Amino acid sequence: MAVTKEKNEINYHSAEECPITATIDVIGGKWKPPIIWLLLKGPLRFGELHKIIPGMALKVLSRQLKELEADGIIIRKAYPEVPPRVEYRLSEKGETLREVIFLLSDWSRKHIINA
Amino acid sequence: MAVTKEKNEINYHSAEECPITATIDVIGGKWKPPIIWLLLKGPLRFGELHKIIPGMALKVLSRQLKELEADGIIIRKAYPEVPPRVEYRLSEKGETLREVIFLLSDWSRKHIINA
DNA sequence: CAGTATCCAGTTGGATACTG
DNA sequence: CAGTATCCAACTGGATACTG
Repeated sequence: MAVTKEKNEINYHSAEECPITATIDVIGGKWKPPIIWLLLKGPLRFGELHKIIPGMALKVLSRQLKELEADGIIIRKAYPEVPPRVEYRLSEKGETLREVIFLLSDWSRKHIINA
Repeated sequence: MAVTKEKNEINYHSAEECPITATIDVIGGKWKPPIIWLLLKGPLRFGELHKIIPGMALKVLSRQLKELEADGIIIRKAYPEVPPRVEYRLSEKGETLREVIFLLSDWSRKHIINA
């Protein structure tokens, strides 16, 4: 990411350098907001997430979780049991998204009329 | 987002619990953050936007502007002149995104470390 | 239980030429 | 100047079957 000199100053010329886009890339996967929202309430297992968000294909959940993990937002903990148990929770970095998530949610409630 | 497809009506476990996606749909097009960011500073003409964000194809700029307009974020004003002059500016609703945009930008600066 | 593998469809983004 | 038209590539997301 290109270094930004002054806060709130227009100093990028491509989407790749845009810090806003960078954040959206982290939280903007189709199912990432619901996943993060749910994990803000507490850790969940893979199957629980799948059950709570029924429209989401297994493969998609799997990849979104991998991406969130790669971005340092969530932490995957596998318990050496049979049958296996895997728990996902927010990292400290992920917790810092709480403010962001809440503001996005709030803006929607205030300004998006339908739904 | 200016949605013309019904497929975006996704049955989250509870749509009201997850309005985050709705906001991201509005601001999350690839070039929308830079466009909104620029317009937060003041109105710009089509060609100015195109010049300032050189990597963006004309067709893409055109569609992103249409979508932002359809979502009530920006206002398009065409002056009846030859050659034509068209100016884009944020609506009042668009101005309310300032806080959101700044927070997203701020989070990126604080938590996305990679170069 | 917690995922992969496979294969497929829809949407988005892109380069370039053209028009009112 | 301010866009469209055309055609195309890439990516994301999806349904289902299968595995450790």
